[in-house]
Amino acid sequence: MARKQTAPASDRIPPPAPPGTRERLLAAAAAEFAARGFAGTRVDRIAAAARVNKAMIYYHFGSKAALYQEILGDMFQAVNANVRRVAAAADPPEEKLAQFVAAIAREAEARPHFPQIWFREIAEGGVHLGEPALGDMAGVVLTLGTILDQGVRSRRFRRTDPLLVHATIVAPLLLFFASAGVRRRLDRAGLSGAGGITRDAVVAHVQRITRSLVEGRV
Amino acid sequence: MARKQTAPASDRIPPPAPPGTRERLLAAAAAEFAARGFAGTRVDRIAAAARVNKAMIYYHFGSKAALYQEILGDMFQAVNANVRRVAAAADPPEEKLAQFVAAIAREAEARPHFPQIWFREIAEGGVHLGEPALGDMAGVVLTLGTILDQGVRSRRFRRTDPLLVHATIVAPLLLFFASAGVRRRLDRAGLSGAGGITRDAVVAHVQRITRSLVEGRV
DNA sequence: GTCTATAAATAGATAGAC
DNA sequence: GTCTATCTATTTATAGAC
Repeated sequence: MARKQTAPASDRIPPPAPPGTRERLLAAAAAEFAARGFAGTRVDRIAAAARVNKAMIYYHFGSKAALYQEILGDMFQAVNANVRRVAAAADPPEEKLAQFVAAIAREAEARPHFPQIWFREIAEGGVHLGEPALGDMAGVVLTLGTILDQGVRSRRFRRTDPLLVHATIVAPLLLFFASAGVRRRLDRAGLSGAGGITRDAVVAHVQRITRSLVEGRV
Repeated sequence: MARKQTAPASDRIPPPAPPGTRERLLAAAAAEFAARGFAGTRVDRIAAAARVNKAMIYYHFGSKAALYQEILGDMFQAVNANVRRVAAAADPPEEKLAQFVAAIAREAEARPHFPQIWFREIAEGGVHLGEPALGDMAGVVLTLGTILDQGVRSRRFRRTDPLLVHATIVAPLLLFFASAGVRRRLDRAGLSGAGGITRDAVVAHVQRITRSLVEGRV
């Protein structure tokens, strides 16, 4: 949990690009946790994938659980920070909404293991989510709420439930990014074309349904 | 994998309602697999929850993996069969589409652990999914495709990608049903009202966006 | 900071009596 | 069909040398 100091307290300059054992472990661990889940992940596999000695995990993070927490926290914090930036911009609400969708997609791609981990945490009831991560998750919905409010106040949007809009945006996007593996297998199982959907088509699709959802009387 | 015979071959009458060790195991296992995933599930916990001796799992199913397969297969087969029934009805396509949404929701409630397990399998890349389960998953999309086709042919729907429509329907629904635990925790983390959404509101919402998606020019 | 060797706990699975 | 006792492999984690 506690972040180890790599430089003496007297040195304010960030560590001069070390081999990055810690970073390599974080990246390898995210991939393993995403593909196999917390329980299914083996510490030895993380170490092997990072080409780092297993003991380093305990040196840097203390435990498998603490390592997982670190990854979870970073991910949800990044998403929250990104959508916050979108909402803070000086754009009309329609544009912010489209940017909100794009931000989720961008974050899912920047951290390719986020969608899977997110799905798993949902299934698990969020038992690994700490107070900060939970706050970040709530923050994303809250931020979407402010965008919707802006639209309602300026009489461009009808009043909608932020949680429903959130689900309409986030669930299909995450499903798309998390399901690359399954879609590839479905392609071979008789659903030709399942592997052929593009990221842009999905983002555009979600942007369209979102817009019609908040604008139309539907 | 192989289903055990509980009556001699000469007897065609189904077993006279035994205590149901097998059924108890299936129910307890579904709950455990949903909450903890395949790797996180402990065989001992399944046995304890079912109030059955652990050795019975191996007697009835052979292995933890085979037990999981059985549950997976049943779930996807049931969903597939249900949406097939919807598509085969003599309703107009608009009605079939609404019924398709309702069928997914109904199945998610009838087997309360289906949504979580489904999310986990997505995250896992479908590595536990056998040929039949994969076929059932593909079948659901294919069936949705026939409904959409019917609408297009009768000039009531515009042409849409079945996989996109499928994601728009299934992802928010499963998210809702799978996230009860997380929403309860979000409620306390500052997102008041997260726990208060009703099943009916979500189903109605998905039905509305689906309809506007296939009808409108959007 | 990094490594090897190993402790300590726990898991899935089976043997064999009843 | 059901149970107890146990085997074997695996897993997280640590001790201690370098």
